Amino acid sequence: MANRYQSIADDLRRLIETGKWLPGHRLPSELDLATRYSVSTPTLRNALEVLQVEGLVEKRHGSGNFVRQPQDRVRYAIGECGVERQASSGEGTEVSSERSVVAADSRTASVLEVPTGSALTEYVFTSRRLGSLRSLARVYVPHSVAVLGEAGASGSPWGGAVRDMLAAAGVQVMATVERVVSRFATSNEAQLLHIATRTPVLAVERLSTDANGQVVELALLVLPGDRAEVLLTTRCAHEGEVAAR
Amino acid sequence: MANRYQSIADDLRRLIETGKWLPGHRLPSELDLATRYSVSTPTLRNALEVLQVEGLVEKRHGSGNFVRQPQDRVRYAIGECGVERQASSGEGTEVSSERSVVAADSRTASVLEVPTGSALTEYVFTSRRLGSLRSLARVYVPHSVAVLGEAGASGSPWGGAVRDMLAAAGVQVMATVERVVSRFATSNEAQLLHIATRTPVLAVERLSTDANGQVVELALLVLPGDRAEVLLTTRCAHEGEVAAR
DNA sequence: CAGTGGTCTAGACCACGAA
DNA sequence: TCGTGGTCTAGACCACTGT
Repeated sequence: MANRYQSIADDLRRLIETGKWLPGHRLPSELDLATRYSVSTPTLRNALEVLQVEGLVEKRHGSGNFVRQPQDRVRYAIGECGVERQASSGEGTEVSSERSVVAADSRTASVLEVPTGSALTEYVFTSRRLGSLRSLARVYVPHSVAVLGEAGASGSPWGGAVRDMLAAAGVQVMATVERVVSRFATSNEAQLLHIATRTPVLAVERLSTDANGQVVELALLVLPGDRAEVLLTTRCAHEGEVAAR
Repeated sequence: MANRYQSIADDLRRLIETGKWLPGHRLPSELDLATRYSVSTPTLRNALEVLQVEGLVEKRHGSGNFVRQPQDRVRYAIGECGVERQASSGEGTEVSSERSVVAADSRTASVLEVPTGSALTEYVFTSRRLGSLRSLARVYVPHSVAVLGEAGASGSPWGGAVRDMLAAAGVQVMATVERVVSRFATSNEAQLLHIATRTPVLAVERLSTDANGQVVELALLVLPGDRAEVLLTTRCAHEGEVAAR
């Protein structure tokens, strides 16, 4: 608590939350703020990093730090039994996809339970809003399961189109396991998503299996931690089964 | 990519993943490593921060950096329709809980849809393994919903005991919404969880409602990002409903 | 081009842990 | 006590953005 950067972050946060600085407002430069608070630039940057991770401030290299629009988060939503997987990221979200055929590397191969080097269809879905890339999803389907065609340039940014194509090809997804961890963006992802390295991201690894337990789809989602959230909605249709432990 | 700390992190990661440094091994001191790589200490610390967030390295203030045991993650698991919420964090995990009555602050009050200052039962669940605190869960139940007693000192670290007590009190949880975001630990949480400030955590906000749509429980879970994951398993019992979009 | 953030240096002092 | 990580300084140079 006695950290210098924490108290500076608290002060700046108050300015934003009380509306002294409105969304879209450009903050004074880091050098200005550093002299104003009588600290060195690294210390001030630590304070700004706190606000950035909280999603209150957005850094734009070369142009400044800006107050973020609230409620401006990409949402990876999962409804009951995984039926609805949708992006409720508001209007103006464009999704694009690219399809290619790649060979399975050792890690992907072991997860998909196919030999290393097997042919996979890879889809890369990106969503952008107001020009900036907001999410990245890489979806892999082994050729041994199905050889699929192009995904449309619209629809879910999370690769739902691939599931539609799997269904059309007669492959039934029966179970899905999703693993969410927090980590830093790789330099590759940072470049694509246009975020700083050493920025936390929410990484979702989604594994879909069919009735035989065979893995039919692997999806790797990367959501910038400061502008994304994972939302799970579960409804208990039957009564008396709320036996959470 | 050309970052100095990234390449150092890559080098150290290779040493760990190839087994040159085994789990539990203490790394050379940061000063040693800095001189070895001919960088300043802050730069070396950036490299270590990358590995820390990846869960490969564990920092212990005053004693050093250590290679982490793999697969040593606390798991917040959600089964179908939220029935199974369990900690699969392996053996040796102890859970303790504290109960108190607090007044709702403005934020909690608005989420729980009760007046500010209303009486709430607060449970604080902590889990520890091998002596170190691993997770923190704060669960709030308005007195207008139910006035509950002590939670046992065992069971789920995620406050499942509270749901059991709610059920025993005749309160049926019908729907649960869980929101997962990545943020830094607050200084308070950092102190409790014994982690550095500016460490990413997975924060889960769980909101349970009854048949009338009334909020009956608010749970705030804090999981250290480097040693936790959220796991969702969804099974589609009926066929032909895999219409993910 | 000027101004901004991104990275880095070569130290300093403090807080913590173990002996 | 001594070595460790945690924080901080007062700069420097590079990369990016907009004019």
